[in-house]
Order: sequence, then structure tokens, then C-alpha cells
Amino acid sequence: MFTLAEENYLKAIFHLENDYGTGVSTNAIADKMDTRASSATDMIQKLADKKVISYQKYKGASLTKKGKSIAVNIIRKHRLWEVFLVEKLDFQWDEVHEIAEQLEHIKSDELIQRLDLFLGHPDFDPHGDPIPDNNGYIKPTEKKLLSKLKKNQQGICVGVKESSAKFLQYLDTRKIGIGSSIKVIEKEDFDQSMTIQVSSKQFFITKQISENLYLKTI
Amino acid sequence: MFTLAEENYLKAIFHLENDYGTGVSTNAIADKMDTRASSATDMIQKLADKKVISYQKYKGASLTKKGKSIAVNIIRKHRLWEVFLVEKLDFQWDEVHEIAEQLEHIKSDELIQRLDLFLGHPDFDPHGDPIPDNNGYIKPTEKKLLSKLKKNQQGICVGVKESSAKFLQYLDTRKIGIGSSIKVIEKEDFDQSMTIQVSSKQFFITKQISENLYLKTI
DNA sequence: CTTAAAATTTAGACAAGCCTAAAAAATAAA
DNA sequence: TTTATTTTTTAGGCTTGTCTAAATTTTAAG
Repeated sequence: MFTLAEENYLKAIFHLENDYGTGVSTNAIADKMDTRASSATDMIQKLADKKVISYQKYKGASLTKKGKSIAVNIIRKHRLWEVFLVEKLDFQWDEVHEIAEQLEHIKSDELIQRLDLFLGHPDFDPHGDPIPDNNGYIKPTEKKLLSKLKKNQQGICVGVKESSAKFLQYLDTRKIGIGSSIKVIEKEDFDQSMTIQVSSKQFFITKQISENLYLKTI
Repeated sequence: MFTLAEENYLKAIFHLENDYGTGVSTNAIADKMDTRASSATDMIQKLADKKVISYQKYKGASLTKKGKSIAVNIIRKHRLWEVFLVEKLDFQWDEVHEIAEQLEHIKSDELIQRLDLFLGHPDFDPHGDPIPDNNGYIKPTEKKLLSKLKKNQQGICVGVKESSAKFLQYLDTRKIGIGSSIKVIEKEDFDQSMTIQVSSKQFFITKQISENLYLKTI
């Protein structure tokens, strides 16, 4: 069995490997966990002892098959709970992350199986992230960062990269959400800022925004 | 803020005061928490420092107003989650206790408020225990242990005292549940065993059973 | 009322998970 | 390629919550 802290480290390492490739540095982990490198080293050694990561001193860490399976299961729980909070309890999409961070650690396979059924086996969470199935399989989705689009290209918003409450609220006030149709009207080479059109309205957005919005191009 | 362990101790002390009166002994707490008296002493002293129990060495502990309010809130959460598990996820009443033991520690007032609304402000959990309202008020219910009834008296089952899976399954196999009409057919003075009638069927039950079933007499 | 038994507390230790400070290794720069 | 910088690890300490063993207090028995 794994402690709360162990589970959170495994999840962090999973996300880091996903975003920046395999072999995660101690500093990257410490950073993600908002802790010190020395604490991260301690935990990395413990997780290596437990065979959920492979690790060589100074060379970074990678999840083993077992570690990945545990991490994906936690992510599955997190995302299912987020769907529950939004669909059943009428939370806004920017309010659910912290609560799901707690709920994801509840231990009961039966619970998750029944929750999944209750929610109608959803494929995506409220931020557009795919929900791993019971075997840990994550359906690959073709999505592009808005920042990668060129002038006049368009797409449907299918997800957000960052999901902080602040960012989600920013989107809310501009009526941008999952399903919104977004078209690039103008793109500035110098600072990557853009003018985009969302259902007849035009907005000016910075690179920081366009790098955190996923689109499915059409 | 209170840790998981602190919350569990507060809950235990609340139940002990409820069942056996105010001023709870260290041993009783240790017993309930399935730990050693020395560990209980440590925690009792910590809780006293935090002003959630009043405590004098060798004289037992009692919840302060603040401590009681925290304990009741945890119990409220526990019972609401039990309702959710049974009503929405179709769990059996004997399967929900352990999961609710975890869920009761999720920290979010908003969550509980919305869950309560989602469930339609239930008054009782699946074992017949009253759900404290948002202010911590527990509606007093007049209920009697089946063991207190005399021959030929009858009532409606409104709750169970013990809620272990084993006991609940025992009741299930005999089709006894919340709402069942139960009549005392015969009562043995010597060992307090009884013959009871539940919807045309008669059963022989021991004292151990009748002391764990609550009835509303009619 | 004095002694035996039971209940409770204290003392000292340990694991988990974190910290700071310092040492060691790896990487980048001159 | 030698030095400087950054990254990572080690060493030693702290808190929480637990334990065992021993000391102390309370209660019960004779």
C-alpha cells in the first residue's frame, strides 16, 4: 500500500514524464511537489526501493510499469471525481481541482467502478483531459496548442493545459470553454500574441494564454 | 486545522461520551482507537492543548464546545457520504462504513453543502442514524433497544447500534432492515434471548442481537 | 487502613516526511 | 582542461503519531 505522499510523488513524476519526456530530474520533482530537493531525494530513494520507479543516483527517475499503473489509477480517480463535482454537484470547472486532489486518494476499487457507472463512463474530465479506463489505458487524442496555429486557422477548444482557478476564470469571463470555436485572426511574430475570434467576438491574448489552450483543428 | 488522527480521536470521544456519559477514560479511548493507552494519553494532551477537550490527569476527557462541533461535523460528513453511497451508487448498507471513514475527512464546506442538497437533505443515514444539520443540531429521536421490549410489545426498526458488516449481513439474511416491523413473541429471562416475529416469520435471537437493534415502539 | 491490582502517565525509541547546511558529483565556462 | 556553477545527495534534526517498559496514581480488596 502507498501513503498519500508516495501517491502524490508518483502522480507528479507521471505528469513530468508526460510533459518533458522520460527520466525526471530531482529538481523537477521537488519543484512540482513544492518541496526541497533533499526531500525529493529521500522519497525517490524510497520509491525506488519499492520498485515503482527506476532510479540511478544523479541520473533522474522514471516510473516502472507498476509505478505508472498506480499513477494512472490516481489520475483516473481524480478525473472521475471532477466529473462528479461538476456534473452532479454543479461546481464550476475552476472549483474542483483542490477537492479532487483529496478525493483521488480514497481507497476503494468498488467505489470507483460504481462512480464511473453512475457518471455514465465519461471519457473526459471538465477540463478536457481524458479519463484513463479501468485498465489504465488512455485514449490518445489529437489536440494542438492554440499557440501552434497560424493566422486564419481555427479549431474547437478541447482542453486546457494549465487548470488553475485563475486561468479558468480568465477563460470564463471571455466565454471560452470546452467546445468553443476559436479562430486566429492575427498573430504577432515578435511576442507570439494573437487576436482570436470566439463566436463573433474578438480578443487579444498573450502567448501565455495560447500556450495553455488545446484545440482540435478542423 | 486538525489532522486525520486528531479528527478520529475527537469522533471517538464524541461517541464514547454519547454512549457512556461524559468524562471518557484513557483506556476507553485507546480501546476505541485500537491503540495503546500511552498513545491515547499523548493525543489527549495534544487535544487539550488545542482546547478541543477538557482534561485533567487521571480524570478522563470531555469534549469542549469547539471539540464537539468538530466531531459532529465529521459525523455529519460520514453519514451524508453513506447516504450517497447507498442511494446513488447502489452500495449495500453493510459496505459503506469503511469508505465513509475515508470520505468524512475530505475538507470542503462547499462540497458538503452541495452533497447535502444533491441528496435532498436526508435526515437519516442508511443505518438509521440521524444526520446532524449544518449547525450541528441532531434531532432527538425516541428509539428503544429491542432488548428493552417486553413480551408482545412491537415496533418498527429505525436503526442499528452496531454497524459492522457482519452484523448487517446477519440482518440481511433474515430480511430485517430499517422499517421492518418487529414483535417480541417470547422472551427468556435467564439469558435475555428472544423469539421475534418479522413479517410473518419467527426468529430466535440472542441478547447480543437485541441489544443492537433500535425500534420505534407503536 | 494498608496492600494489591488496575488504570494512567512518563520516558525513551522509532518510522515517515519534511527541513537546513554541507559535501559530492555533474555540467558549463573560461 | 581546469575552474566555477549548478544539481544532487548526505548528514543531522524536527514533528507527528505510534510503540514498549517503567513509574506513578487511583481504585479495590482484605
